[in-house]
Amino acid sequence: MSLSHVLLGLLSTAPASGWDLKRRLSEDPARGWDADLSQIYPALRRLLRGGFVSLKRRRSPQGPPRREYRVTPSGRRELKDWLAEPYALPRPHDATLARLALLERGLPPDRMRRLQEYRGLLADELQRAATGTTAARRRRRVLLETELAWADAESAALLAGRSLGPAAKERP
Amino acid sequence: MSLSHVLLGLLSTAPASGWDLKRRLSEDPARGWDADLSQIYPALRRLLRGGFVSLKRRRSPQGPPRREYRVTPSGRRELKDWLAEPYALPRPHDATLARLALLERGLPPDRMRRLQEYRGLLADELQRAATGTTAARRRRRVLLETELAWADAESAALLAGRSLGPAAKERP
DNA sequence: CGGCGGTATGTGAAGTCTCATATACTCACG
DNA sequence: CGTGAGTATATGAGACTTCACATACCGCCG
Repeated sequence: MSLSHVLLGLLSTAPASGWDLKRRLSEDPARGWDADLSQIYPALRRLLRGGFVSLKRRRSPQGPPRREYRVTPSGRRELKDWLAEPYALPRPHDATLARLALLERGLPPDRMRRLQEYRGLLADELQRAATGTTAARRRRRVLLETELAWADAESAALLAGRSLGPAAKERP
Repeated sequence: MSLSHVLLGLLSTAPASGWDLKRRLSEDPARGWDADLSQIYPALRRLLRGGFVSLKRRRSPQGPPRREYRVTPSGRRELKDWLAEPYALPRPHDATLARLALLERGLPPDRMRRLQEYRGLLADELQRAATGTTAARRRRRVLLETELAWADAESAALLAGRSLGPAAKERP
């Protein structure tokens, strides 16, 4: 049920339409959640049915009429309860990482090529994440920087033709 | 369709039962994927129906008969194709992070308490991740270490009563 | 012998997610 | 005037995910 709560959290800042919410989620991966519009619309319906948000239609300068949702007192209560729940680390769910990990059984040239591809993704994402002063943004930046450094270290180890394990020794 | 491919990847190392696969996934979060048994069993059925794995029943020293799956040539081809697909960064999907981010609008004592709770999770996980010499494990370790450092920096900033933004200045 | 804990397989319901597809309104450009 | 781009809402299929529950086999301990 996280998506509904995340939407409630966004709405608690300012009323918004499904479209607005999607834009805000996609713009800032540091928020920790994203979803398709086709998930967001039914989720807003459920929130409406449950009385956690209210709806006001208003015509838009462009396109069809906007459906603007805002949090009700009941929604605010629900949000507060959700925020107070105990934390847990997320279940890993990253197809790219899974493939990268399986690749370790492949040949070095292949691994190098794929690692560089991944490094490119990280570099692009780091640039996108360059702005913003929230704690969550700072977290995202340092994580991307760390992963970039990791990719470089693994590349270097591949080039050197060794495994970069704790067993690796300085040559005497 | 990632779960099926991840299972194929695990099976390509050694034949295994659904139970085995679940254990291997849960033991190593650095693999980038985990799933419930109730997902794994139907996924194995689909792989079987598709001819990507074969099945051999064998009795187990304990418990009901094991159903051991192994990759077929067709499965190996499918795995290879999947591994060759282009990479992409995963869509953010972390309820804890989402709550942590929303918390930034709360009061400092509250934020400090929650941040410390999160820090505790990270520290535990880092300990669990301490072993292993694969690149994926090294990645996980440096990421956890970085996040731990981030949590400490944010805590310190909260204590100091300022925002730790780029606007923060050395005192004159 | 009876129950407990670990191994091992499953089902079902409800919600989530991805991907494809459809509709409709407005503005700008050619 | 037509067409494409951007805004905005929506539906459906199929797979994925979570959680609760059910079943069964084995050895061990009291």
